[in-house]
Amino acid sequence: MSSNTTTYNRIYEIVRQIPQGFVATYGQVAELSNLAGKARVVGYALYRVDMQNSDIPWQRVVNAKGEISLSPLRFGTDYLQRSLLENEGISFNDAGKIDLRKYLWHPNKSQIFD
DNA sequence: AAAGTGACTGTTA
DNA sequence: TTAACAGCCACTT
Repeated sequence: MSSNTTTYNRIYEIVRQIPQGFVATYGQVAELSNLAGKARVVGYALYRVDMQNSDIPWQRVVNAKGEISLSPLRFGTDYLQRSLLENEGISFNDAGKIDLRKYLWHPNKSQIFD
């Protein structure tokens, strides 16, 4: 257990609150987790998630351009992410992008539970 | 213990 | 529209 476990738990609590059919950006999750400007840390936190067995809707976090962030280190979970989102009713354009104006989560900060 | 790396992002050109 | 770049920080070597 590292001293940053609570930091990651804070991130996971935010991600859990993204509603089905919507997405949030890494930067947005960072901000809501009191980690403004530290979007990369959110990437690390999600990288650590067990994609098979977790109750965290990790697929609902995309980058600021509305794209899925691809990496060979993800061993295919990046492509899995797209199909999971499509199953939630989110569509991708020809460039592989999500329309954030349509699907971005707009939480009421006073309702965020952490 | 210093240096490299990455599921990031806003600015700049 | 894109791409390079500089901050960013936890983690690994």
